[in-house]
Amino acid sequence: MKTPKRYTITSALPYANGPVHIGHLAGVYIPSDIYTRYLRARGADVISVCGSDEHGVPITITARREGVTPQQVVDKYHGMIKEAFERFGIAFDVYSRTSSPRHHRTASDFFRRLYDQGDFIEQTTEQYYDPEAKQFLADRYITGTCPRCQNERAYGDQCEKCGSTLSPTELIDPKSAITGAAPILKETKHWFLPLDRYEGFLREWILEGHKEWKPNVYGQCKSWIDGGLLPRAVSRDLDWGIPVPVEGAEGKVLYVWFDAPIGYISATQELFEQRGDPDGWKPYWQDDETKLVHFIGKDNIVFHCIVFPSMLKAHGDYILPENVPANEFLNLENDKISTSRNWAVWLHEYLAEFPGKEDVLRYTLCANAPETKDNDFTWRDFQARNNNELVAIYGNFVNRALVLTEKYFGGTVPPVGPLTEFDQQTLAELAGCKRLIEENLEAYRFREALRELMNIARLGNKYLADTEPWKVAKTDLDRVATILHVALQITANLALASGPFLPFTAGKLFGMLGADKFAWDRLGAADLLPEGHRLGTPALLFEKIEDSVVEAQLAKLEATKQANQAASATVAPQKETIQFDDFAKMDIRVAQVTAAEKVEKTQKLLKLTVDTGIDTRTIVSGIAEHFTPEQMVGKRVLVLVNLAPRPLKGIESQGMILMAETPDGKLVIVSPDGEAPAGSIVG
RNA sequence: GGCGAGGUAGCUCAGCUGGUUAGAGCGCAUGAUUCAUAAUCAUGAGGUCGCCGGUUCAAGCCCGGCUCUCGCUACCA
Repeated sequence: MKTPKRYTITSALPYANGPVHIGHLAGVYIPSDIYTRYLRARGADVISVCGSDEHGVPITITARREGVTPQQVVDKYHGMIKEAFERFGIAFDVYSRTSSPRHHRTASDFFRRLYDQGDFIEQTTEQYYDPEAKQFLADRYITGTCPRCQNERAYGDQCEKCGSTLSPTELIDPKSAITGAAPILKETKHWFLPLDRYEGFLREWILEGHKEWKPNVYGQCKSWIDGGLLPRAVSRDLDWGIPVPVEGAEGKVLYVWFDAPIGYISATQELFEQRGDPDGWKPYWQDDETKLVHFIGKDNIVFHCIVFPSMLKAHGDYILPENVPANEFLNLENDKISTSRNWAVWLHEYLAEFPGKEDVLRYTLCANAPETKDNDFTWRDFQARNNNELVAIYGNFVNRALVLTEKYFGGTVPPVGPLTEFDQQTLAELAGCKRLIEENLEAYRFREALRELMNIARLGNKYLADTEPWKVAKTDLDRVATILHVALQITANLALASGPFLPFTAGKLFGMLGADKFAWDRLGAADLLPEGHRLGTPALLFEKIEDSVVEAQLAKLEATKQANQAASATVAPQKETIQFDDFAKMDIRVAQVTAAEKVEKTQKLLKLTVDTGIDTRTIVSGIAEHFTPEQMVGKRVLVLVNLAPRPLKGIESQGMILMAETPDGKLVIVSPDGEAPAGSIVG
């Protein structure tokens, strides 16, 4: 694309089912904010849109658990998230939400347009229905016994105990999570977006047309497209969401991933309604000369590169994203960030505990952003980057330049005299920083761009060290004037270049320089501050972070870890009472493993040959991650021998080896302690 | 198991279509310096570029195999 007329920047809609943490910031919002601020500084026509994603099943589950309405859940988190972004200076033009009437209308119209054009496939299937609650049950709303591990609290989509992916009809003894009633199978109609029809379009648009996308994004897309795309359901039986705008679709809502990306569009509409220009949003979404960029995390690639573009293409009026610079994930102290395990640095907590240090976190997260692979955030690294880079290099240079000027020239920009060769060299290098920062930003290389910003401060420190104005002052004050004049120009450039990255610091620094903002185009100029200009009051931009602060944060995480361990160490409650007869039905025998081998093309399965005393039989067991075949051969084990045979990967498994599972998921073989020949009955 | 991404100095990362002694920042060591929040500046140590094999006059970069990490997926009594 040649120079775009305008830009539409979107940032992934955070899911309003919890607060936001540093992973969100590092992966999506810091990059999008830097990019947006940079474009604005250049005077580009740009809008940055975002909002809360407020539909979907998990929110209804949270609401039920907390005894409140879904609306109350999203109101709470929408407020928290919005405030956290504002306080970190994430400068969206609009931060909307998908529960708004505006969005409901837009998403509904979008669906209806595709429906009228015949872009959907209608399909009727049988699904579980709760006759008492009079509603269809989402997979998550059905519990029952896992057919694989007999866990009695498996969900319709997954058993959290054994990790199996399930379908609700597989559950033994299914129950509605709402009323506890036994659900019945009932016919229901759903609409599917036939992604397979867009395969050719996607192949040409991405695989041919966007080879410049980041390798992780391009590779994922290629993987999906080559793997063959399937029709995807875009409606759900649920009472929380946007009603499907079709006759006979009572009780059905749009699938959250259908409505969420449309939220970008409705947020833009809301923005222009506020501006009193209701049609003003259109060029930002429908004009070929608009550059649309989606900032997301890697978990969103398929929706932003495959599903949403197919929707936009089907609709027909919309432009497609020019790029989707997805980041990888950020870990915290060597462990995955997890909301449910409370393993995170929450933004609202950081803001409370580190007031005035928004830019420190912005800096740290940008410098260590997971641009090409997952990265780790550690508090030690946070401290080191603050103390060794922001304080020592950036803050110190600014302080030196200002203090020296105060001392020798009373805080006024001194006149510039003849420039030495070294002065000229330094200014030439300063002039070069503009191109370097711009090139990196436009290629979405934010870490590298930030490094170039710091190089301005490094250049300043080196300049002062080499020219030694404090020594020259004893003999030649005119020369000192020139030196500090140059040093102050470097400082002013540092302030200007900092704007997109460290907005709070840039603001403070402009105040200390007694200057208003400069146009971005002037970056690199040697005459930002004129001779005689009166500077403002110097102050420290950053302060050291002591060890004790870091230790307190580490202790907090350690406490979380221990709380989690305590929780997972809780022994599972006793199952419901059974009769002796129930137990007596089970035929458990002592057996000996005589052979063992890994099942081909699986990760967890071992094929075991066991002597049960009765016979020699084959049992397939999902223990390959815990035991090698060599370890198993010769082991005496307990086997449930009259379990119905079940084929696994084409091998009939004739029984089940009993294992004890520890709270942290390790398997331990249960074995007779003493002489007991194969075939001995356990009971 | 399949697919995708990644494995380069202690840490975080660059290395363009293969071509001189593999680079940067932070950390570390030594020296200089004192205007500055003991900050700065210079110099240096430190890498068999995950492992094995191949193509080539030449490979971190290309090809084959293996291995480890992350994600998706399959599969887990």
